[in-house]
Amino acid sequence: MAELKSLGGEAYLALAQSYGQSAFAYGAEGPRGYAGAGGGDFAGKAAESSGEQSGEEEDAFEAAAKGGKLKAGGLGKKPKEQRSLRLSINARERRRMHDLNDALDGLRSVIPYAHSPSVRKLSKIATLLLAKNYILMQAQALEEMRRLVAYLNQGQALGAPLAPFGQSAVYPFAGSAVPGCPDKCGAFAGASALCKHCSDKP
DNA sequence: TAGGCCATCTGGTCCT
DNA sequence: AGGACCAGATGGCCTA
Repeated sequence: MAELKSLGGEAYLALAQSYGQSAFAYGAEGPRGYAGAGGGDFAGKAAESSGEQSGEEEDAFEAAAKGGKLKAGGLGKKPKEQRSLRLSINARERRRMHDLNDALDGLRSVIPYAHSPSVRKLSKIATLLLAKNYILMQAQALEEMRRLVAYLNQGQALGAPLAPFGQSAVYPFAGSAVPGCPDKCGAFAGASALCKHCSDKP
């Protein structure tokens, strides 16, 4: 896992290959659930316990109550109310985690690595680290391209530039960080809309 | 069998 | 008060 933390395109490529045969072999990820180890099982379990209260969940509640994890009479509620409150909190948390996993699946689907049933699905941490490296690699490639285009435009010396390449309107990477934003969100296109600091500003 | 990864439950904290 | 977020604990499944 340590290798995932390294930066740069080469590192990314090596990594992507270690997770699949080809770094850029896109493929259709199966529907929901896990292609590899233990996958179907988790998905099945989730489906089983999501929504309504499962027997399993009730047992867990009983056990917790017995084990003293649930303070008897906490918040001054009747056990029955307390119980339904706990169950609704559990359901919310489950839903939240499912949403998080959906988002991770979405991220996996756009990371170039071999998506195939025969290849084990990226773990959560691997997905995040790989995505980070991929973004850095793309930014680097873009910067290189920009330099190349600028060079080519210079070569045209007396003629009018052919394209507005290299200008900030086209290249939002050109140090356009939003002033005062601790996240430096402006470094990436469209990030400020998602940036907590910037979107919070009136 | 140990280690990795995961889902779920739970209590605490913060925010609205 | 209720919801969102977080981290710790627990237990199951899979792989080396």
